[in-house]
Amino acid sequence: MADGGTVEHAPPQCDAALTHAFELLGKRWSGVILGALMERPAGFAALRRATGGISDSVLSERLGELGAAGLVVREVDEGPPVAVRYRLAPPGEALVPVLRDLGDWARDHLHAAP
Amino acid sequence: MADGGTVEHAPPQCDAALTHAFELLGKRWSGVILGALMERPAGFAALRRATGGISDSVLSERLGELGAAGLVVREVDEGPPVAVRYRLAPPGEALVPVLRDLGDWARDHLHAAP
DNA sequence: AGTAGTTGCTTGGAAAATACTAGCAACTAC
DNA sequence: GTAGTTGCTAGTATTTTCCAAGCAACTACT
Repeated sequence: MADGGTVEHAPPQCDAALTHAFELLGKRWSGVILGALMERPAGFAALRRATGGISDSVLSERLGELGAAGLVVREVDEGPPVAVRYRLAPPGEALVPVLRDLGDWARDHLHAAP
Repeated sequence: MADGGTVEHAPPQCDAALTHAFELLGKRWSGVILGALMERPAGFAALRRATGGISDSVLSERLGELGAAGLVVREVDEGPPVAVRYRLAPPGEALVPVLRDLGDWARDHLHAAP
């Protein structure tokens, strides 16, 4: 090989961009929230139901982070009554094919624990 | 629409398979470990260096979970000295294109926080 | 021989993240 | 008026993760 077969490899590294992706998706519930919004926009309570186990404070925090990262937008209808909808922004939409592939992969390769 | 426009939609749900995927990848460091192993097999210490901030106990736990899920195999060379290598199993290999796409997506759509 | 470093982990306590639960304002429905 | 819902915030409890020490078995050096 190029290194003459004598040089120790540097340790492997996760690609910086992938690491960055997992800084977001590696947090509890982030991916599941995006997965729910992939289906259609939803309000806070609907997202709470969609996740099934998240606390309100963490849901609020995750939505804030996803918003700050540009993946999700928050749309407010002043009503009455006030109605808020969270929707995937274009960068979030761009992630949808990857999430679909991840779901397909999981269907084929992840099996329920015994 | 098919529902006559009068029926409330059920709340959106994340696909069950995708939820299952995030039960694994939504844990701190799991994705980054897989990303490092995508490059090449590695020992425990090399994975510790690859992640840059993980504790030994969590690394051990994550490798155990990834092994139990069938994504990673642990190969031991009794030596001396003992040498252990962690390597992607076929289901982990099958995830590589998805991880590559995720990295590509992050490169294009996730920008450093201000 | 003895010391130092590395690998591949385990362990217990501290810190951070998350869950739990109550609460609030503003609304609708009865 | 009462009860329920939405869309959150806030304080406390619990769980997860980090930190640091430790261990056995090895290699390398003095």
